[in-house]
Amino acid sequence: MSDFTRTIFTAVQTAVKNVYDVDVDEKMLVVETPKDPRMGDYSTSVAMRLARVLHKSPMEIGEGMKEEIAKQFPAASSIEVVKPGFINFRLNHSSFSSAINSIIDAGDDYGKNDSGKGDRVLVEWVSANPTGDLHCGHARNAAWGDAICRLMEKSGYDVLREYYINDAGNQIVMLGESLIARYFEHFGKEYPLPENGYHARDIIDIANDIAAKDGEKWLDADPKERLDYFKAEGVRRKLKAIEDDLELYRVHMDSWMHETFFYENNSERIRKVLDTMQAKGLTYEKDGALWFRSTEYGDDKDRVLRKSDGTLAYLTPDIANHVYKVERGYPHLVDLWGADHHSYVVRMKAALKALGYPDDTLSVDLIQMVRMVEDGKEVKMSKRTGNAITIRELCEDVGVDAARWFFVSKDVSTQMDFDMKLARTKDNNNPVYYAQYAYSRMHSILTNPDIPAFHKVDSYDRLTDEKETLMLKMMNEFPREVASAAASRKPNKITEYILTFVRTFHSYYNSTRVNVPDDPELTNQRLGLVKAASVTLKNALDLIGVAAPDKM
RNA sequence: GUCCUCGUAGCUCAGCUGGAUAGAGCUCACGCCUUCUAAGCGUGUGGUCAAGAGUUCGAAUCUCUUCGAGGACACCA
Repeated sequence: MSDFTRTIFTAVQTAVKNVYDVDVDEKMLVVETPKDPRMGDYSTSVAMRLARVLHKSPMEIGEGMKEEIAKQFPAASSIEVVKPGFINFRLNHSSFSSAINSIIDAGDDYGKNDSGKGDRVLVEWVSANPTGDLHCGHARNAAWGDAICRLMEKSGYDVLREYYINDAGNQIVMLGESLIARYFEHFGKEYPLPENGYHARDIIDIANDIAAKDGEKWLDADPKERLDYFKAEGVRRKLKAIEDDLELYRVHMDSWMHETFFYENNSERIRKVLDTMQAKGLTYEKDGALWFRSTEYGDDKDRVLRKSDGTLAYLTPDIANHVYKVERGYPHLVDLWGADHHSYVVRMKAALKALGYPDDTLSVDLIQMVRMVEDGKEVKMSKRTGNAITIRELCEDVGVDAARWFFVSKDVSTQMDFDMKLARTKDNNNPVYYAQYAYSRMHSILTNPDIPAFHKVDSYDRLTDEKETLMLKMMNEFPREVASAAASRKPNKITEYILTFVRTFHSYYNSTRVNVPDDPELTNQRLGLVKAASVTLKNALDLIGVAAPDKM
């Protein structure tokens, strides 16, 4: 048994039923760990919540069912009803230490839970246009989304990681034109660089590369054929670069979905969407364009699906894209978009709703801006100037571990400053190193030749120190912590968890010696604690894609 | 103007969907290495939860108003 909140929940639930004949659910009955450990190991506020229903004082309600709870939960060493109406539970220390063996046995699987119940979820994120390098904003998006996927996988969801490539629109024409201009430039010829084109270094590099490979053959080629070639070549190379950068960043996509895919076979999938919408009376023609009555689904204005020049608005193939996700067997979709796409959320949700999909089909998390800061002043980033800080530069500068930790530790709903200098430091100012150092210390104890090797035992009853108990409690709660972070899609809960856990360990390390030569039994039990702690910490770090180094 | 996301210690942020005396880290001051890694630990200083009102046993958390920051309001993608 490792999940005490669960057993306390059911014990109290049946006690309430038996004594007061009231059914309580997770909303009424919350089991939590008090901030102040003196209050107890666990507590619940259910008596206060029941006060209104039962027309009795919380204290009276609590006292009234105290005995029944004790009957339902014999493992409790004490149950108290206190002040405003909290019911506090205390457990024997041995209850917590019994988890050590199962944590060690579970190994990399520790933390797994089935809260996702096998639900199939398709997460689409990063999805930057293949017209430039990934920069710091994408890095925040990438780290956060990947952590969400890892959390959901650990929680029993069936996750597909997908990247949607906008390779059909005007910006790809710009990419092609920009490459052609640079290609001409390579040979000392004139070709107008479009005003809204891409000016960055990587475009010049690709153009030079094409020139080296193909020679001058495109200078006099058919313009249409030439543009098609440079478009395709540009997208292919930029995507390869993006994929490489993501791998470096420890992000791996299962699926790359091209916007052009929806234009194949004479836009079959898109037409199906448009036909369905038309059949439902959700569209109308005006000024030569085809409109979607999105205002009927909460949007503040209707949206164009097909422009008056006959081409499709960006929205239209993207609706087909989302429909296709569901058709592939993913009833739950998660998208991570930049905050500048916020008006787009209503639009997409309106479209899905109009097509008859349930409200909870699509969840969108918006990623707020990130400012790179050094010595208190902003380091500007811009795709156009070529001075952008790319994800690769960031990884080489501060390291993948620090970059991922920093981005994941702050909620994406708030704008953040990324302190480059702090991320670079290798001391206690930097939380990443603080956490990794704890793992190294654990590993070092466990592999020290002067300390006897650990062997599993039936009971760890000598682990009675306050910090030992605290660590054991936290380890017990880890799977629940993972489930909660996955459900709320907030990986920053995991960095918080890691920091409090690791703080306790560092403190323990300084106050208590694991190796007590005179007392092999105690030494072995403490080694068990450290072993289980290292398993838990490694798995926690892995959830956010940060390495657990043996040595530092 | 309308709509989003926010406003918590000097700084960076938590606050578990309404609970106990609002928490960490950094900074600053003073201590701790003959013993498993001092990339560490311990002690102390610091608050009108932006402001005001409301909802109730109880509000940093929910509602409204005001102020402030950033973003979005295309037949662009």
